[in-house]
Amino acid sequence: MSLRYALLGFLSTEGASGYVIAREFSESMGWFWHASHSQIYPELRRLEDEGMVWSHPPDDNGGRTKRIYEISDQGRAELNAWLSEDISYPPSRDPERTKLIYLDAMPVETIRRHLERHRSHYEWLLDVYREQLRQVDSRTHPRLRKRLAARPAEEHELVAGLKALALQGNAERARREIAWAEDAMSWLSRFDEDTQPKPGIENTLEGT
Amino acid sequence: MSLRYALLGFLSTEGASGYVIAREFSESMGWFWHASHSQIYPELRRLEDEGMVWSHPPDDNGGRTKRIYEISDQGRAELNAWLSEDISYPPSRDPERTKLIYLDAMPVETIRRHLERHRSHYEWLLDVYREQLRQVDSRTHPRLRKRLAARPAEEHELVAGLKALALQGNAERARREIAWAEDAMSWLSRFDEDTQPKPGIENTLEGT
DNA sequence: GAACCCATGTAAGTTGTTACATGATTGA
DNA sequence: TCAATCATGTAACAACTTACATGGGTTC
Repeated sequence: MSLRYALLGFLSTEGASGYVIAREFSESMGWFWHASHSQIYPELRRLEDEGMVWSHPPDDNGGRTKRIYEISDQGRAELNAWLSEDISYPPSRDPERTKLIYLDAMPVETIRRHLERHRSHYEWLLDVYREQLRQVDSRTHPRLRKRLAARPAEEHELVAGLKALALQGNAERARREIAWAEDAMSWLSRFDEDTQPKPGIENTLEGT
Repeated sequence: MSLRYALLGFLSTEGASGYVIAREFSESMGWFWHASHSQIYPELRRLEDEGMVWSHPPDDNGGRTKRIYEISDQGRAELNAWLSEDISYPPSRDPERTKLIYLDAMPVETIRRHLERHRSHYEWLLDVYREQLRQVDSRTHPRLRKRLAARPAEEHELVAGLKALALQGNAERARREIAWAEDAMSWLSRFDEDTQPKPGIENTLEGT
């Protein structure tokens, strides 16, 4: 039930075609909610049937297929109702951690490979979030600019601040995962065959 | 396609009934992969059809309905194949962050309520992880004990260490989220109506 | 004998993925 | 004119949720 709200939220900034939404929702990690076009197009039509959005051909030309969706008053009310509700935290389903705990039967090299990949995945993610954050801080972020344009100047700090907050949270998550993977790899090195086990060294990762 | 591997991994420690697995997979956050019994029972039967597991009635009594599933050699091979594969990071779908960025049109009190809930959710989660970690460190964690029992003593440090690592990662994530929510709330206080805006104070959350 | 946990199942519906399919527009 | 991108759609399937359904065993 979150896709519809992600769509209404997106459209609350500015009207857009399904294609544009799909593009942003697919730039995998640049956004907070991923969805593919095959999910978006039907959902937009459902929202239109329910009166939450309405659509029109684009101004510029008589494009045959393209449709721009705009949020309606009813859609805004629906969005606000959702925003007021407490969110329900989805149950955790973590393929990385799940795999890690069963890796204990595999060679140390395999475990290290997974940790390396973990680190590089989050390094890439961190770059994405940092770039987005830079664009938010410098007010060059395209969708943020559009959102600010529709709001009075005294609200700009709040609007941009919340967006920055969300991105900072994600960036910090990514940094944590990188640090975690690095700690894990350094701990793992005591199990290398070519290295002597060093019985005097405490396991720095134990304890709370 | 991860449920089957979560099941094979679980059974690689010790045989278990669908009920027991369902119970552990539902203790929402104590585990790394959530699933409900209505998903688990059919999947176990599918795994049995494919020869990945086999089942028998429990030793103790002639319990009519209960069945214990055990992993087969083929199941272990399948699990190991999955463990060797690189994991594919699922696209992010984050209802908390999604909601946050659209909360900019709501009263500051509503935003704060969400952040408070965010903090208390992760505080609860942190408690869960800390307790699990305590049980792992003291080797009283029931399922870890069973896993260690089937392995030679020289592997115990690795087996327990990986489990601890996974839990530490989750605990650190939870701590980050708590700290993030607290920073966010203190930043948010500058938008309180009853408080004077303090133009001299820099926004500590801005910048990379 | 009522309440509660053990134990397993099915059915209907929603959500999300992957693949197939089509056609217009733009720029090299 | 070829390739890339714009633009929208459907179909089949896989994954997951919620609700309904049943019955045995234990304990108060």
